[in-house]
Amino acid sequence: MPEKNNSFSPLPPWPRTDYCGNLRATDAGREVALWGWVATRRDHGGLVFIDLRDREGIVQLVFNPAHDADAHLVASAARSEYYVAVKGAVVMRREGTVNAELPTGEIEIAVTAAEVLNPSNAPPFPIGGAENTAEEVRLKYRYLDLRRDGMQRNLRRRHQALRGARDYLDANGFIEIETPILFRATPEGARDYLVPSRVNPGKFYALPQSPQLLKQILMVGGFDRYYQIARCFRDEDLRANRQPEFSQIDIEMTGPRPEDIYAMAEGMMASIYKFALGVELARPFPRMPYAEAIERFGSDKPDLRFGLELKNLTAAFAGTAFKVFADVLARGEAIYALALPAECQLSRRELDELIESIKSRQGLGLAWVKINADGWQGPVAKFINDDERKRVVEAAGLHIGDTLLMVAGTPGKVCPLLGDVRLQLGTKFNLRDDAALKFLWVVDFPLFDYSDEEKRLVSVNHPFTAPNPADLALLDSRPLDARALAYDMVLNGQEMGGGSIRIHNAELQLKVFELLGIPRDEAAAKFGFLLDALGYGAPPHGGIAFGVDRIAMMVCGTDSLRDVMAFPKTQKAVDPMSGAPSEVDPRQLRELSIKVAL
RNA sequence: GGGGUCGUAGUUCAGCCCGGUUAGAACGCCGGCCUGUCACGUCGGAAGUCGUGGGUUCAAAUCCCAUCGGCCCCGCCA
Repeated sequence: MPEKNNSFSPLPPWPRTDYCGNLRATDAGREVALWGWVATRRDHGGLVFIDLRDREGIVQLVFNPAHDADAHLVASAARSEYYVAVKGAVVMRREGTVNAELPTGEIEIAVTAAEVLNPSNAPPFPIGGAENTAEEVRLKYRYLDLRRDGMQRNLRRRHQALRGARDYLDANGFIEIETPILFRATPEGARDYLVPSRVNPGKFYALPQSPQLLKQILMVGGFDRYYQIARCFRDEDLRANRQPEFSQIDIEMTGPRPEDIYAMAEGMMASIYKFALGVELARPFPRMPYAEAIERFGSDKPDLRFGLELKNLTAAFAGTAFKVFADVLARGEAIYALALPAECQLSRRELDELIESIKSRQGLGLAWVKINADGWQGPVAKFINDDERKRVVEAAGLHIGDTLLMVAGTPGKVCPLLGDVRLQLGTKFNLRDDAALKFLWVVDFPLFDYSDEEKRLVSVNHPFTAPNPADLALLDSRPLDARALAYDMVLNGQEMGGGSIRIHNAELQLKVFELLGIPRDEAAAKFGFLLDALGYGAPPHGGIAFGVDRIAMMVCGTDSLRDVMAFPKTQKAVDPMSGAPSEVDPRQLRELSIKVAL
């Protein structure tokens, strides 16, 4: 029998023949050799049972002292999460001892040799049990957390999703090219992660927020079709679906029309769902202009799994005597509403809370009326005359029992607000079809938005987005009305990806910079390499980028990015396992010519 | 930067409103017994900076203030 394992040989005592979780009745009679962790041990004093776990699942080992006394001793001494190697025969379980809960439940391993390759401290939380351990603890001992079924399944499904993407892109002539992680800081966009340059004291690299400029330059460089699973970095506050470090499937092609991008991206998404879940997606995905998405759903990423669309009641209230609405209309603003059906009843208290939450956010008011069989009820019902009621019923498609929630103000504020209320109500009344996969292209984004804070135009997408050629003339007169050749892919109310056709002409690019308030010299200093590149026969080009982590969340059916990343960070951007970020040796700082001022 | 919520054995929680024994339970852990279990059973045992600091009080896990940390959200994230 094996000599006592106190030498901790780095080599296993025998090769593995199978994964535990793969063994079946058809393997009965085979001699197998397994490695794995002790999931549970059931010690009967004589007989010992151990459930051995590896990445494929669990199989029951039986240690019979009459069969092999040494192996039985090893089993008696083994504890949870010991890593052990065993040899034995696959045998059918005897009548009445089959475990229908386990895929391997028809068989067991009659162990003839066993060795502990490495013992384990008592695990700080159960690996096999319920998943209700505090996330802080799970992240600190992530290597144990990763052994759990859920994480094993999620990361493997993520792998399959990426395989689906790569398979499709490769088959369609896209070339995978890596771009630098050490890049340069550029204005616009998120806060950069900076990396000091030792050999250039006082100068810094920035980690890329995305490979946007580099992929454009790859088009100028003649690669025609490029993709990359690119790591991106943004130093902004975290959310359940936002980590400082994340991955994109980054794609760029030469000469596409938006339709070409849609078809390619739909094909890729179909391949992802096929590889990850074996699901066939219905294509093509529907499309909706940005303006319509805002008007109907109050969002540029509408969740189409339920209705409850916004209703425009501006016309219905034209000429109203109700002063609040009349004032709003006099300013040329609008009135929008949600018509909550009879089966979704809000209590008076819930209505009051809704009004409060709206006031606290935008300073807007919410007026509600209930459409009862014997008339309208609510604080403002008496201000609405019969003519208006008739028009409102028609415009909002009201039925008896409905509750009408109305908000008045500028459409730019009212619609997003009602869009949020719509989502809240959708959750509250469980209106969503959970099984649905509602893909959607949101198209015709505006090119610019006006930033009240910065008192200037800002890009809705990014400064390299091409204007819709039909709207070129608007750039000088009414830039805010100009549409972009930009598009987002939305799934169930989540933005999965977005992209645009790019500007490939240096003059037009300079003009857009100018509209954004970036003077020529600054543009030359910060984007000179791009402008230069555009000057050398740059072909028209465009592309799209997808959030890998969000795709993984969707195919894994989880609400948290941390469930689909091996080593995520907490909301404070900390890694509880390694302790990053950490202080560094003063010598390192000196080398970098950095002084820390706290 | 702001709002909400949570923090008590290794883990998951109760206790906190309404201050007053030795701070409990389950799982896990340690030891004994056990040859068909699979959440094995059974007998016994160890295990706590009640996040931290301050305050009120004769007395604080419990009340007050501050602070740190986890999670959710707003701002922010082209």
